[in-house]
Amino acid sequence: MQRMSKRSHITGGEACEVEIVDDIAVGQALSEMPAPGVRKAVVDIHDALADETRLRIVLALSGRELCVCDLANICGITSSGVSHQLRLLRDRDLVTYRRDGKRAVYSLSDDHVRVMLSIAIEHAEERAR
Amino acid sequence: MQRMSKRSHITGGEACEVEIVDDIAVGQALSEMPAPGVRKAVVDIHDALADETRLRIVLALSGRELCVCDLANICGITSSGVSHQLRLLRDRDLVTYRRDGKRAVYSLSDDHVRVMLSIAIEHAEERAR
DNA sequence: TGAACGTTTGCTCATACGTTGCATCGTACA
DNA sequence: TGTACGATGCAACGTATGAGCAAACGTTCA
Repeated sequence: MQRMSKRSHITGGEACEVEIVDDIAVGQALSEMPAPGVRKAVVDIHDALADETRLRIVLALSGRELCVCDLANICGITSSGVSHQLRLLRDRDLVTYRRDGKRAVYSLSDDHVRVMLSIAIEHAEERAR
Repeated sequence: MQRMSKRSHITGGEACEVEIVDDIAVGQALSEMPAPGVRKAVVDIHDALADETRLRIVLALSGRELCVCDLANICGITSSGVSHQLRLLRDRDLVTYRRDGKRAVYSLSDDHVRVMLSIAIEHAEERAR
């Protein structure tokens, strides 16, 4: 998961013991930089997918909805474990669920994740060659 | 970053103290699951972007190429720090560089990252509303 | 109403892990 | 040859993280 960096990442471009080479480029980069809140959210999304178990969960949910115990079987861990990971995915708005009797059926929140994953997989396979 | 999970994530669907509800769905999910190697690579990609500093670097490189010291200024850290992070990004094939005299100029390896980021940002902004 | 089931959640614990800084080395330029 | 830039090795620190247990919760069914 993400770790707090001690450095205060101030948004403005303050001096930093190193000379700037390309003022224009640096200026552009800084002005195009998304707001801290957005960056945080983006980090959190990637963080959520940077774990084998959670990746499995999300990949499994890419094609269908599944209940917690089936996800547990797919991932090879206890349902408690799955539930913990699902909460994290829920908190980051990557998955949703509906109740079906005593069962909770999970699915992806929207297509963003699906697309991101397919690009990542494409990248991985392309580089593997 | 990713941490090794003690569990042995065996690919096949072995028994796991929980009953399977939807055999067909579980079977499909397992058969569609990418190979372990690919999953690892995908985890690594997301892991690389799950850090504020590296995200900044990649976002900055989204629009232009930049040398190490300019990146240091943008991120507000030492060039040594940037260099460390750049090595990680290089190892995961997310960035490349060319030499320009005594300077190393970095850029994104391909469009995959750019697209992934824009989707993640879109997702984040959409959910923020 | 009670019991079984499925799921969630709170805790705790040990530890691996990532980030950062410093110092050094290699290379390029002038 | 001396100065800039960047890469890299190494060490240290704090701490985020995943596992596992047990208990709480909500739902269904007898």
